Amino acid sequence: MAEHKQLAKTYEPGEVEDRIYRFWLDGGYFHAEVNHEKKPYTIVIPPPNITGQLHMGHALDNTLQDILIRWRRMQGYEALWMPGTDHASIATEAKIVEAMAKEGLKKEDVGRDGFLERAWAWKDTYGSRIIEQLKKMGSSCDWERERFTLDEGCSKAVREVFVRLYEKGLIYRGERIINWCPHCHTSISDAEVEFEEKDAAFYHLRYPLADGSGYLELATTRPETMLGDTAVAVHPDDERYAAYVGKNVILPLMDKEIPVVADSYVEMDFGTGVVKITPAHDPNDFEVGLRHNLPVITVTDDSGVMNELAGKYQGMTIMECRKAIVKDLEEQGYLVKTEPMKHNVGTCYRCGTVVEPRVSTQWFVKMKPLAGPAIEAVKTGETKFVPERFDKVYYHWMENIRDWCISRQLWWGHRIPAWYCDDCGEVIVNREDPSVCPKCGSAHLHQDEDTLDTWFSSALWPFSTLGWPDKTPELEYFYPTDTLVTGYDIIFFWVARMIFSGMEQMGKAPFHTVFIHGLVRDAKGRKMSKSLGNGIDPLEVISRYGADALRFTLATGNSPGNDMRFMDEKVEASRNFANKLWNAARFILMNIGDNEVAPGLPADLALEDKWIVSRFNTLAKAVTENLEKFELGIAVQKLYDFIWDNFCDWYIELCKARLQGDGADNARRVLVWVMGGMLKLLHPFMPFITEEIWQTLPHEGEALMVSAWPAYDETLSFPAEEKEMERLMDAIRAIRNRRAEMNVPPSKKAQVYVETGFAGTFTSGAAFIERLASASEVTVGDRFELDGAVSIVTADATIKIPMDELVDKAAERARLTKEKETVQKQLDGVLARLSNESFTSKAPENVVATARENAARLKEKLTLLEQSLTALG
RNA sequence: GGGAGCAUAGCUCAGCUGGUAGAGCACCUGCCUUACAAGCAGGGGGUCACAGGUUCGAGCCCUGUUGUUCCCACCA
Repeated sequence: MAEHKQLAKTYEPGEVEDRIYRFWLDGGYFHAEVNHEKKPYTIVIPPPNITGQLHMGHALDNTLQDILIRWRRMQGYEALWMPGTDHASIATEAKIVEAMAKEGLKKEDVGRDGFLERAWAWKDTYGSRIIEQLKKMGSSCDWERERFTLDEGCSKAVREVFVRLYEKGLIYRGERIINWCPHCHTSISDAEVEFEEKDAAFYHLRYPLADGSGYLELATTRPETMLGDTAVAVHPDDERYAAYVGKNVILPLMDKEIPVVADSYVEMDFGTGVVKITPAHDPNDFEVGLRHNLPVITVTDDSGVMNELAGKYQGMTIMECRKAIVKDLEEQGYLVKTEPMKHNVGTCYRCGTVVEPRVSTQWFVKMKPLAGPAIEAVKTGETKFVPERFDKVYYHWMENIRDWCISRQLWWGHRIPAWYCDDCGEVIVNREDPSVCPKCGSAHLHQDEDTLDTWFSSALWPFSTLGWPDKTPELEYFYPTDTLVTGYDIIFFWVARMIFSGMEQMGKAPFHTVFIHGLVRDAKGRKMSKSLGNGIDPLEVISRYGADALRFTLATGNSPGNDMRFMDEKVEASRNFANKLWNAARFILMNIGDNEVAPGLPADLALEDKWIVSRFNTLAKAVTENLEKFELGIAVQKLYDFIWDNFCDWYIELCKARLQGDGADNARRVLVWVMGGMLKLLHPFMPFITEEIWQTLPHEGEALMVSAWPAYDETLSFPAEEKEMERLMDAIRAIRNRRAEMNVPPSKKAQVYVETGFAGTFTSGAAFIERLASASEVTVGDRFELDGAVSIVTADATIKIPMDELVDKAAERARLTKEKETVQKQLDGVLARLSNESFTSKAPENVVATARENAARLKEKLTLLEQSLTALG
């Protein structure tokens, strides 16, 4: 006989959560193994940055993942949630540089090795912080398998992929124009540039023709780049300028001649139709330069300062130089006018600094050949986006993709596995570090200084974490993974790159479903950001309301792909719900007392038992279906309604009388059974409190989290009893309503007479009406002649309550008349539809049948109302 | 310049394949009814942005309009 402990009056999450989490860990329930008896279900975590602190985005993302993984685990899958962290090269390096600056040190002062030492120390200190925070959320990751993008295995995978792609000619090194962040001192990829619309000036300049025959007027937003101009371009079809093509103009301030070229890139009707060409500092100009063999003159250095080619402007920042140049041009008569305009400026997604397009030698991944299969993977449905609309975004990006600049001028990251021979210049890319040049035999080799884009390693995450490039049993069993859960903001950075990497290396897309969620915004709908200071700390929310309340809040009202607002009131509502459940458990526990409760349902179920069991059965089916469709928000809403309304407000109340008498044993069994089922369905959403309650109540098995998910059971469906119970509930609600309208306090009990064709139902349900509708006694019959009674009409009964002193005949007549009108209106509506022949012939049968039923019910109700009016005299 | 989302009760949002509008909070009225005042019972409140169309029937589908948010894009 189990001794059940007493539960505190309110749920105290702080006391429960750590204990329960440790219990799960000790039980090893999070661990997944290759198990051919079971089907695998796999999720790889979007690895948080080691510099990261848990924010609401993580909280949402991991709540959704945990819901899915816990649900599938209970369904009997071998559920693996693969955890880990990302080295986040650029973000981490920036933090360390920042920390070093406080000591008055620069990267160069400590050298590459010294810097990496610091970086690893940083990783050791902070890398575990975010993991601990994920645990606070209740995340059921397989921590025994935790990985890091820069660990040995991932590094091996990175090197293998690099070498393979290089050998296939899909990775190349070349001098191209790339995005340069002058603050981070590194190249960044196109995806890492964010465009911001800024107010800018449009400077109209005139460049004199070298032959003295006049000048060409052109417009630019970046006058300082003119120092690197190597041509002026016009459209080949532009008659205005046709005569000038092939001539030279004089570059003002620089006093040198540059040619006028014709290129169709120029828009004739924008600006003056003349464009200055600066191949070193503009991507389009770079292309024009290639077509016309123009020299490339770089006039800035890697910090955004004008270099020696800038002449007298050397040493100025770009902005300083712009001012000086405009001033000089104006003084010398080359500035025609300045117009205000809106301009899109590229900024670094990490630090917000304005990105400078710059020509330099970098490593690239050739994207076209990789994009094809990646597009196919989604087209064929091998991978599906939820919601579907994101596939358009994905296609558009993939179809227009340009080569991916993967080299970074950073130290923290995977160093590019390329060596250069100092003697013959040979480039060596190899799986093993070379010691001599394979071409000339020289031992004078040096490795490329650069590291790889941090996303290069995250792109391999779904298979590198499972042991690739080795053929591990895990890889064989768990790959491809099932669901990837992430925000729409990193589809390009990560999702797309995982897909083409998976297709290329594994021949299979890395996951079946990409479940996309939106952003968590603040109460005013603004994006949470450090600069705004409007971020809400999930850990703080957890300490105030509990992890379950936070999770429930994030799951509720979350529809795939849509943003949501985070408000305290919502968490409060979730906390209240947890408390409601807690108290329902207390009630059950209290009523169990020292009694033994046999497991399972009793053979003879009462009407109310069949009602709740049948409803629960439907609920289990619905929730499962919603989860299968990733409609977590809908699933959670149904659970809320069932638990609060059906179970707490109705079933518990319906049980109370029985718990005092003969039926107590059965009632206890049903209560425990339904509660157990609810706990299971709710567990993925609110793991802590459900486990805690489950452990306290009579149960079979070790832990709720590894118990079996409730399945729909045909034998537990009782539609007739559900309907019967609803009749009684209707009557109870109607009586309560009338009493409330008449301000009758619950303490004043009244005689209740029920006229009905369902005498059996109302006779056996009399006790419910007494208890829940403040009746002193319930009499059931065909017809009662009562003077001065209040009449209450439901679809199935007329209820009369003699309350002489309270009955205002005139008011009663008015009320009944009004209700009659309302019912008549409804009836007219239904009859109108039914008399429409195209409705009865074209609408589906069940719809017509329902309409007929409604009509009958309303007619019946109308009759009853008329009778009541007559009886009133 | 393309593309997408959103517009439903005072507020925040659900509404799954079209069948006569829902929740939470807020508000109003009663209740300490022996699980819960973080509660119980009852109530008020919506021309589902606007205009057309398809349909027996539209919040849901189609077209257009307005407002709003976002993504992509090399007009200097």
